[in-house]
Amino acid sequence: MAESIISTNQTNADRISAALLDDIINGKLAPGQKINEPALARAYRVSRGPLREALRHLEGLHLIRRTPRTGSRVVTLSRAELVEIYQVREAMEGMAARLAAGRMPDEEIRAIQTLLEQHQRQIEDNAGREYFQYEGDFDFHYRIIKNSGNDYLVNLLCGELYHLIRMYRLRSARIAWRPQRALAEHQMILNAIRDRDGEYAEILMRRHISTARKNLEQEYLNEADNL
Amino acid sequence: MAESIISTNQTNADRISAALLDDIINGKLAPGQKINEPALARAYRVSRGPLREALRHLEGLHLIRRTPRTGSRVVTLSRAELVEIYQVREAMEGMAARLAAGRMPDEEIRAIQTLLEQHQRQIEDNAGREYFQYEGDFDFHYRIIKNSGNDYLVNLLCGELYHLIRMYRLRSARIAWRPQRALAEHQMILNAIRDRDGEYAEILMRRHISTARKNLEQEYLNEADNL
DNA sequence: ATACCCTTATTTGTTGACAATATTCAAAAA
DNA sequence: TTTTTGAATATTGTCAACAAATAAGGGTAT
Repeated sequence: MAESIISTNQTNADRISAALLDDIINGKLAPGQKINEPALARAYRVSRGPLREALRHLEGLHLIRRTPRTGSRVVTLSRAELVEIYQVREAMEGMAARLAAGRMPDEEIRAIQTLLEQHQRQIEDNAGREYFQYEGDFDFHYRIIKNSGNDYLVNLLCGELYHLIRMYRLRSARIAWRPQRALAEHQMILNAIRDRDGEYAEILMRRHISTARKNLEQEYLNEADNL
Repeated sequence: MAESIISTNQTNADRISAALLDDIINGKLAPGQKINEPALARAYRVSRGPLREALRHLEGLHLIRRTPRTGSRVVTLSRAELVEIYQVREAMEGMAARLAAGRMPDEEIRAIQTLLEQHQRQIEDNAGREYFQYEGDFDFHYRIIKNSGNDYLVNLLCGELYHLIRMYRLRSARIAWRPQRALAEHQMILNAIRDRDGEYAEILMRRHISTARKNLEQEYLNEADNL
């Protein structure tokens, strides 16, 4: 595997960077939490040098915010900021769907079809376990994006934007999530790609994400009422 | 000014980061050039610690590429990669223009109108000095983006994507650049924004960038013929 | 009780040194 | 002449210690 080769060549700073990314996304490092460099360095068994390089990297991914001479904190994404991200996501992923429709190999389309059928079974089997359904949602979107053929776009979405969305997901139990409806929309998008109808695939993808964004905005307004 | 306050509080790593960014964009650090950490550190009068933090930051901006244990180089953007970036830019800036049409203050529209009239005079006065016309082009686009109201989008375009474009501009003397035509398109976009017609502003902006992208693709093909 | 100052302790930013790895270059072998 | 080998050289990654700044704590005055 390429990954094992890479990981052996990786530096400590790279490894810590990946570990911290994981801990932030999975909530082990909570939003708003202060980063204590000496403590973190001890916890990860490295010195502050590589740790600080890792922190600079995560700062670039907008996962931590740093204030000179006072320290870093894990970012706390407001719902308004998430809405902004969804707005960007809508434009970018719509484009990804259009491009993918023009170049995704037939066998990849079949593979994603199989994925969607798995999701259908998951929804029927364990209606309560939302976590895996979230992950399934991400799986679908990642595979569309990766088949866009635009590496800059792939990196932007999978390497930056999606980290923020995944991070937010954890502490928004209230977020509206209708797996059955999402799956139906995924199926329609895949059908458009299968028919090589890029224009339609883009429209469907934009609607799909736009719906999610509007739910977010709606909950934002409800939230404001309750204050 | 806010900047002076920030700059006094900035760390060395932040200052070097900004200086390196500048040097890369202005060609003092050429594309493909190897980064020699001890030499660079001496040149900027800092130790390797802050320098390496700055390099991690620039790596996140895709301005340098690092290979573990062998070092970093200033990125060399292929024309194909630039085309990918323009493709993303088309979607993002189209969106920015649409959003800006809905919320740009009237006085800001008038200010940009004044800017365009300056550009017209610049084109008439010194037909040869392309540099300033490039910068004028950037000025226009920056101001539309900054009025989109979406901070994530602003940071993505002005803080990441545009650095790469500005960097490429230097070593592409052959790049097609028709200032008079670009200015006419700028004027149409601003008119659409003035009329609060976001949909039309988006279409015009997309066409504007799409034209530039197609020129790039065309030159890419010509280049391939000459190999 | 609250606000303020001063001392103490912690944390950040930075440095120079060291070990491990990669690169260079010259001599030897094919 | 080209390739290969191996020592010497340079560079990267890492660490521990130091200086400067910030945060914390305790006592005093209001």
